[in-house]
Amino acid sequence: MNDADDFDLEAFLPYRLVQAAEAVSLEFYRLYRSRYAMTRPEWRVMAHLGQYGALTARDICDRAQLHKTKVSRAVFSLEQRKWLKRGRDEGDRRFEWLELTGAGRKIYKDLCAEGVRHEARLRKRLGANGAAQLLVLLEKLNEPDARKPR
Amino acid sequence: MNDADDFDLEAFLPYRLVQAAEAVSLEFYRLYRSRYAMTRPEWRVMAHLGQYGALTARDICDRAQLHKTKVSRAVFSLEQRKWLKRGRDEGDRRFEWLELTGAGRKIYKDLCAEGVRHEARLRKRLGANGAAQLLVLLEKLNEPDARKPR
DNA sequence: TCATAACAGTTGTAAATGTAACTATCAAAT
DNA sequence: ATTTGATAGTTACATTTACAACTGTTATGA
Repeated sequence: MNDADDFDLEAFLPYRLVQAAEAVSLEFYRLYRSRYAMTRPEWRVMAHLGQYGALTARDICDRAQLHKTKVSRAVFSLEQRKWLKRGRDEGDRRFEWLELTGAGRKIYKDLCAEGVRHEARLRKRLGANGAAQLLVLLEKLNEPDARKPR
Repeated sequence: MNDADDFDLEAFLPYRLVQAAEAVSLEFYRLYRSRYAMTRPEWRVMAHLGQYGALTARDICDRAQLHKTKVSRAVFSLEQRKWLKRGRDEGDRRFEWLELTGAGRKIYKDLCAEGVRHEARLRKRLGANGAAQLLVLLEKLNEPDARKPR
């Protein structure tokens, strides 16, 4: 009769996605939190620096979809623990180049290994082509809707 | 050579899932936040009461995967706005039965209608069977790993 | 029946977060 | 050159959250 009848919470995509994401990332979060007392933004910053080498805070904001205040605080904390070092860009002194230290890289590698293991468990749950299919579908979700012409 | 080389952040399922979930739920979140000044836990509580009728806070914790303090505070806030009413169970006075008021149900229906629209946009992005496939895959992700025999 | 434990829900407090305002640097345009 | 506006990153403050401790109620079992 009305719209509420068409609404099925159990099949509501935003809800299911948030639930699945939470469940799946929680396992990994617990690991790096208990082993290295690392927060989610801190791990994301480390992961990006580990994967892509030196980046500016701005780069990380864009790539990791993290707000600049989160990045700023994560960088501060990681720097204090000497897992990351920063240096001004001499050409444009607004920029800071961020890079993992040796200690930071060591931790990054350890967490990569755990990440690979975690991923393997997830792929097993998803079956043969499941993971690949899932990545394709998630990619499509991020595609914006067709824009109206201007 | 080492594990870090096997780790591909762009294809890391927990990361991709969190990104997609955040992107997809943000659009809907902005809507109910701007229209009704509702937080995420508040909407979840309303959605569950709207879908399933009277529930206890405990039921909502279990079904919505929300911590009891979030539910407690959401219920308090919704009750103040008269969108929800609660009553003690006379059989077991520890329980409180929660239910939407008429005003609450009206808001719930409005948001259902928006949810249906939002879902339609997402399904369009996912293509013909995409949404169904995605739900199946997310379901599999939530399945626990095989347990070791005891 | 009385102690103990389990349970539903709340509250206190510290940490994390969002938002806006801020500092410092650089680019563009007069 | 100097004003204006943009950019990179930080800080301040209010809100939200997490975690543990708490109140009140019921179940269990000696």
